[in-house]
Amino acid sequence: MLSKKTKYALHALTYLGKHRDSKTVLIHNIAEEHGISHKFLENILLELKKAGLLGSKKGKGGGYYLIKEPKEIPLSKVIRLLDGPIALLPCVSLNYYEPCAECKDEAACGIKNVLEQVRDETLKILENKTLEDILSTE
Amino acid sequence: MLSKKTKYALHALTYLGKHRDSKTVLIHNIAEEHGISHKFLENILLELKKAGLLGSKKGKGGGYYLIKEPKEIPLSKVIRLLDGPIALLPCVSLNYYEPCAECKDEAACGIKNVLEQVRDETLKILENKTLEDILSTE
DNA sequence: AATAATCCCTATAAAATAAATAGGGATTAT
DNA sequence: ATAATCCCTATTTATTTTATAGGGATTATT
Repeated sequence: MLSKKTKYALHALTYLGKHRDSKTVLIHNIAEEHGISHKFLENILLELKKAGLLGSKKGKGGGYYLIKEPKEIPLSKVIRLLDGPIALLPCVSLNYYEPCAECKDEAACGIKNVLEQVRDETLKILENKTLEDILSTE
Repeated sequence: MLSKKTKYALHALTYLGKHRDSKTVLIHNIAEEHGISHKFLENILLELKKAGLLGSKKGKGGGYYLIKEPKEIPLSKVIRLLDGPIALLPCVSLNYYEPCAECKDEAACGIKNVLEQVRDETLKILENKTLEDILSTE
């Protein structure tokens, strides 16, 4: 399951995607629209900005805006950013690999072998669905 | 990511799958083999039993054994049992559905629409990989 | 019949993680 | 100068996960 952070990030990105005509959008407006705590959302938008998905403008009249094309923002990217690994176990994670404590020989671990396949197939799905898909069915 | 419960369940099922020739296998043996707390694993095996994957025999000489064919035990089943929903949000879960607080009109929610597709495709993967696949690459 | 081994069940405690809150700093338009 | 806004870090609270504990019921063996 996605964390609330990721869920809110998706809502925010959707909102920003819908308002690409505006120069900037206020955190406040997004938070209000979806009943999210302003301060909580603030942290999330900041992460999205640091990851290069959003731009921002400080000061009066400022706000956030999308700097990527919706089709360039796959679910995989958002999930990894806010929730971490897409793989089902750390030992099969591409971006957050960690060895398994209880595994003597990783190469011979059937669980690992199968979950690697699951990871590859899951990744295909999540890289293939983008913000554009969300916007187009809204 | 899978919880430790689910990970341990997979290890236990794999162990039981490898020892189908024995009548029963002790919790203790599985726990020791994988460095898992005996008592924690006990609860997990009990759940697997209640779900109809395992049989057990009480008393001296007792233990657990697999009562399903490995190919009849898909990952989706184990995950749902120990970790809950496979869907990324409750509003798109088949088995654990709950409406979204912040969603005014679910039918018009692009996130929901896309995540439903993700669910369907993910499910295909997880229903298709079974304990048999784990055992065969071990 | 007694004993030891084992699963069965429920409750509780501890640890880790996620969610939310808080406060002030820096920047900018007016 | 002022008000509005993003920026940053720290802290608190809530929730979930992980682990522990203790005793009950059942069964093979002697």
